[in-house]
Amino acid sequence: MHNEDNTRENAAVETGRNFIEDMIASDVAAGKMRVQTRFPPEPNGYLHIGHAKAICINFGMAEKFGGKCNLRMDDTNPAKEDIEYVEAIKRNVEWLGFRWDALCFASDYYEKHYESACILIEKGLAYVDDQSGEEIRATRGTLTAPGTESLWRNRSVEENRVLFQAMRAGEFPDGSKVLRAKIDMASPNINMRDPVIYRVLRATHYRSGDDWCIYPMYDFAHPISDAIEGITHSLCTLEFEDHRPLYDWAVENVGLWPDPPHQTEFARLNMTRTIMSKRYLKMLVDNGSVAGWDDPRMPTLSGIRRRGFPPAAIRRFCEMIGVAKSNSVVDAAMLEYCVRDELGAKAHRMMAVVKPLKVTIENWPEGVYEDVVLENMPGDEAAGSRTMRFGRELWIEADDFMEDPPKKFFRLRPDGEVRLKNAYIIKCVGFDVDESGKVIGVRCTYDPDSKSGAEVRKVKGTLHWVSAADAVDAEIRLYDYLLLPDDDPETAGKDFSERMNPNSLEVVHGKVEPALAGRNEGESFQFMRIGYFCADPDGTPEKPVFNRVVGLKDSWAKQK
RNA sequence: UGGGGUGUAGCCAAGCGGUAAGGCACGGGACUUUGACUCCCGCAUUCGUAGGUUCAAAUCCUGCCACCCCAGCCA
Repeated sequence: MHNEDNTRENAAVETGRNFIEDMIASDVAAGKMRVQTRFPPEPNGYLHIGHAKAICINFGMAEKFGGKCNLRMDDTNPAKEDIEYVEAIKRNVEWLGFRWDALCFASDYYEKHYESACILIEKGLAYVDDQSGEEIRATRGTLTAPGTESLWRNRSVEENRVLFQAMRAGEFPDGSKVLRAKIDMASPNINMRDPVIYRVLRATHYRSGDDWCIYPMYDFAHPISDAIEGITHSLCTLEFEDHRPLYDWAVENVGLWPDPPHQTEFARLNMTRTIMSKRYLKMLVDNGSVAGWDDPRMPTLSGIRRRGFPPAAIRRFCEMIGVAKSNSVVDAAMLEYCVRDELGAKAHRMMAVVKPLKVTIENWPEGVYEDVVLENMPGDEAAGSRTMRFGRELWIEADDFMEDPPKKFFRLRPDGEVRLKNAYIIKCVGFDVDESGKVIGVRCTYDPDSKSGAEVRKVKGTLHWVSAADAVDAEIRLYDYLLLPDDDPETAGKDFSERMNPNSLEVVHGKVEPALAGRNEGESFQFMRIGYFCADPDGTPEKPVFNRVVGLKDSWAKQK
C-alpha cells in the first residue's frame, strides 16, 4: 500500500518536467558545475504576462538547480529606452517574488562590446561598410536568392581598425557607416549574411548619455553580454532560433570564453482575448484607450497587479502552462482558475451589492438594529470576523429577485423564502415597481426563529446583503477582456485594432459593508457569489473603489 | 519555390519501441447558510496525413499536408 503510493508520487514528480529542465539536468549530470541564467528585457515598455513566463523560466531554472539568475537590461538602442521602464521592470520582477543575483545593464558592457568587435576586426572577421541602409538591404538578397558582397568587404585589417576607431570618435554622420560581421552573403540563413553589428547613432542614452555615438546591435551585444556574465543557459523565445548560429559565431570568434553560453528557445506565451505585443500595448496607452500601462484591463504585470491578481497565481499559471516549442494560445480561463484558486484560499469573504435593490422587512421595527456576525473565512475562526447591523431596510442584489422566475431560480421571488447570509430567513410578501414596470423595492417579513445557526427548515437560496443603515457607497469597476472573443465571426483573424472590446469597462455604483471602507490598495476580497474584487488606489475611505479581479463560477448564469 | 521550427482531445501538455499522464474547459452526481469551494464520476481504440520497418509504432524510416518565424543600421 505504502510502496504503491510512493511509486505513484515519484512518478508524478518525474513527469513534472519540461525539455529545458531535462536539458539542464543532463548538463549538470554531465559535469556542468554551475547554472547561470538571465532575464534580459529591453527597457522600452512595461512587462506583460508573457514576460512572466520568461521570468519564471529563467529564475525558476536557476532556483531549481541551485544556480543564479541575473536581471539584465538589454539597453542597446538609446532611441527607445527609458529609466521609467527600468524601474517598472525591477518592481515587476520583485512583485512576482524573484530576486536577481545581479542587476546588469548591457550599457555597462559597451567598452567590452567594443573590444570584442575589435578582436573580430583583427581576425579579419568584421569590416566597416560604407553602404547606405538601402544599399545594404538591396544587396542582402531575398529568401530564395543569395546576397551580394559589399565593395568594402575586403578592406584591410588596418583600414577597418582605423575606420572603426573613427566611427567611435564621432567622425562620421549617423547611418554613413556600419561595422559588419564577415560571414557569408550566400548563407541560406539571412541572419548570417554579414549582419550589421555596430551602427552610428547619435542619441542620448538614458544611462551612458552621450559617451557613445556607436551602439552594438542585439545580435552582437546579446551573446557577448551573456558570455561576460558567465551565463550557462541563455533561454529565449522561438523567434531567435534563426539567430543561434550567429550567437555561437560571435562567442566563438571573439574567443575569450572557455565555457561559452548556449542558447535554447521556447515558445512565447499567447493568450485568448489578450494582446501580447508591446507595440500594441504602447499604442493603447498613447491613444488613450486605457488609462495607462497599469490600467487594470492591461495584461501588463503592473495592470494585473492593480487588478488584484496575486503574484503566486501568476507563478502557478506559468508552472501550469508548461514549456515547449509549439506555438500555442493558452485559454485565459486557465489564468482565471489560478487566480480564483489562490484567492479562494486567502481572500476574506465580504458582503457587497453591485447593483442594489431595496428590501424592507415589514415586521422589523424601524430604528432597531441587531449586530450580525460575519466570518472573514467561514470555517476558519483564526481569520476573525466583523459585524454589521441588521435592520428594517437592506440592500440585496437586483439580480437576486425575479418577479416571474423560471423553474430553477433559487433566489427571491414573490411568496418565496431565502436566507440572508449570516442572518435570517425572509419571505417576499410583495414588491413595488416604477412607471416603467421596473422593480424598485421588495417587501418581506423575516422569521425570528431562523437566526443564523438556528436549526430550522432549510431554504434553497442564500443571498448576500448590506444593511441600508451601514452601507457605504462604492464605485465598482467591472472589467472584461480588451479583445472580443477569438471565435467572433465578425472579427476573427483581424488585426488587434479591429478586435477591441468596446465594453471592457463597466462602472457601477454599489453598496458595500462598512468593513470595506478605507481598505488598503491591493487587498482582495471575495464578494459573496459575485467574484473577487480588489481595492483600487483611486478610492477613498468614504467612497472606496473596487476592481473586479475575476468572477466566480456561476452555474446558474450558465443555465440561463 | 531558400532556411529554421512545430503538429497528441475545445485549450495547454506528458510521452523518447511495450499498447495514450496531468491540468484547464466541459458534462453528470454528492455536499453546501456563497448555485462558490471541496469531493466523486465521465471526457483521444488513437497521436497532421499516406505508406514502410517490427511480434509490437505517438515513438524508428520515407513521402506528403498544415501552421509559425526570418529579407531593421529594432530587440
